Amino acid sequence: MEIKITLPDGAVKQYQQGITALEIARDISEGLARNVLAAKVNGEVVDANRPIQQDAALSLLTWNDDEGKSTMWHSSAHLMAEAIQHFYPKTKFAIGPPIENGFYYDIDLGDEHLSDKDFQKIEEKMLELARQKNAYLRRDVSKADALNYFTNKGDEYKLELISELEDGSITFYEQGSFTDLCRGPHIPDTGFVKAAKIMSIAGAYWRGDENRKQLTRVYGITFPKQKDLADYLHMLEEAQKRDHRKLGKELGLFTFSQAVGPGLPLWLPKGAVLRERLENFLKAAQKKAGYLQVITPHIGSKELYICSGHYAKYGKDSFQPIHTPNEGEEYFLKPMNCPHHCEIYKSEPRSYKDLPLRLAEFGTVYRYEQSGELHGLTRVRGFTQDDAHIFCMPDQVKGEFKKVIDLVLYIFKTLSFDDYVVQVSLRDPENPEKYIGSDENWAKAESAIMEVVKESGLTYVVEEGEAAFYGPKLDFIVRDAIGRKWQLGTIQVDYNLPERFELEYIGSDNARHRPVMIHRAPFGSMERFVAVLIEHCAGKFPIWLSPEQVKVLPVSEKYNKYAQDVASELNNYDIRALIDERNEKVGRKIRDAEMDKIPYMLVVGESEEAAKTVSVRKQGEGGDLGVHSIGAFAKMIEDEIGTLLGIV
RNA sequence: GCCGAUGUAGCUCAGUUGGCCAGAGCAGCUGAUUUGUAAUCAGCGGGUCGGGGGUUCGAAUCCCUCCAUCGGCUCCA
Repeated sequence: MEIKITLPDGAVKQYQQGITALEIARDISEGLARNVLAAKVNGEVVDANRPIQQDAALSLLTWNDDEGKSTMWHSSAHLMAEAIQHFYPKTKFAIGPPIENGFYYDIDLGDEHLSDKDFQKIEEKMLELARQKNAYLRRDVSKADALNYFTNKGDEYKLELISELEDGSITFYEQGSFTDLCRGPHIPDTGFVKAAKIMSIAGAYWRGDENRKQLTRVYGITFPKQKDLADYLHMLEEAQKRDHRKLGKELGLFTFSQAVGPGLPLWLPKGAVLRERLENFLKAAQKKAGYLQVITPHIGSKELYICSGHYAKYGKDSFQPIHTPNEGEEYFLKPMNCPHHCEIYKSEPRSYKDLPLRLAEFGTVYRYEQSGELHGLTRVRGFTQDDAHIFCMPDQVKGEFKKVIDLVLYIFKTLSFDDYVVQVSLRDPENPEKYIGSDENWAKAESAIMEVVKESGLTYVVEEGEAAFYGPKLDFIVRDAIGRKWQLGTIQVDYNLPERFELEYIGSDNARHRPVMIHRAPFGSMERFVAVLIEHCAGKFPIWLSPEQVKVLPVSEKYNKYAQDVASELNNYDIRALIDERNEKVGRKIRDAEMDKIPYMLVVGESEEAAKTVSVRKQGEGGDLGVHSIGAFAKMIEDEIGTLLGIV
């Protein structure tokens, strides 16, 4: 019997029932067949050697397809497991999935230990096994047989996994001497793996639960060509050059001190200028959007946080209270600004005519993050939120929420952050005890967010269990240089804190009503935002943010006086210009300014002084832009800034 | 907090199997040079080898412990 196979280009071909994707590939071309890692049949990724029984839409997956890569990496996890089993036969295997870049396998080595010194032998063994071109053989197993196999093998992790599976849905894959519980799919045989690298090892809790046993997670990556591995490692090296911790040190933006304490950043003068520019930029935008700046203290009494619910939730994991000379008096360093802002709201009776009330503050907060969590400027123990709380009437929630989205998008656009993910974070339906407030309030808040995000036209993902304990969130998530995800902007709808703080307003009906609160921080925190900004622009900030915009480079000390005239005239145009007055050659001054990533260099010597001009050099690829009058150069800078900020 | 790795001058790094006063480049200071688009030359100063404890005739090097940092896990108001 013949079946119809529809290829991605729309072509329809007739084949015998039971043909495999691999055979079809061979029918198209031998070269293609050599590269087929898996197949997509009617939208489902399957082994390329699975017989196809009925009419189907077929895509042949190669290394150029994400699903091809992940199939290869999944198979590579099995291959690595086989190599590990060779050296450590008593190893118990938990799970080994493909990930964004490569794969890992969580293993229990018993009394054995694995360290980076063992990586090479595992890599070599993997390649040796790969060269044997062992087929990945799939077979259906009954639940009883599956349990029996892993009972004999003594692998309690697989037994736990099997116990949760339905009889009849269980498959094993076997390649070489390694058999694994796995639903696949896999590549045809191990021969596709031509390069293998074990990247790192780490502890990882079984099933992600820190109360369960910690396993050893071995990360690896494989490629179909040796050169692909070299390219990948080179790409990683390049990415690491953009690491904000490295650039922050090199560019003199921030530092840490053991004496001050871990996770407590010290902003250096240049970093402070950068941060101030960002703050002013946001303040201006917020002023236009009707926000009012407030200032609140860095500490608050314990009762404040008992009221908000934060004490019950985080009290033990916070910096511990400050005790005063008075018996029983306790103050916390503020871990968030909302309770303070609620108290500002309560400081006077509010009318519906006052709403929405938008209170904004660059509020510095302190959170005792676990030591292993600290990370440069992206995860710290003292940081400043670009925080604001919008108190509004229920029918204003959607409108206000939309305006906040627009503000975040405006900021991202201005800073060329175009690669972000919008995530809606809802409650975890399994664990309602993690949240405060009534189901009714949660339902209102969640549907408000869902409605707005749908209407906004943004593409978004929904994550259950990621909400804050008082309300659902809409987060903007961006990646750092090496692909780690960080939450920047956040917008949260909260019906619960207004209740806890008994916030009220008098409506047009002269009755008391409860306002709704929107928590929002477009940057998230100044620290994290600056970190990601540094990595995005590799330290070459847009000129309006650059701590030093222009460096004047006198050709010799004879022209220092003229250089000062140039700098002070530029300063009159509100351009930050400094002078390199060192007794060095101009080549050296250029090199140092280039390394400091200063956007413009102005070389001045005899001819410039005589004509009252400057020789302009742009940082990086731009190079020499020729001679301009000081005024013309200032205009050029102003135009550039205007374009970047969307003023022109 | 947990698993693994790392910690030598302000920065980047050398320091062989434990062995004389611990090295280099850059940065810094001093002097010479007065310079035209990515590093001028010379001299000088600078280190409790992360902290503490131990083994040894002798420790940067070996062991223990604490701290910090890096890669992950967990967490992230």
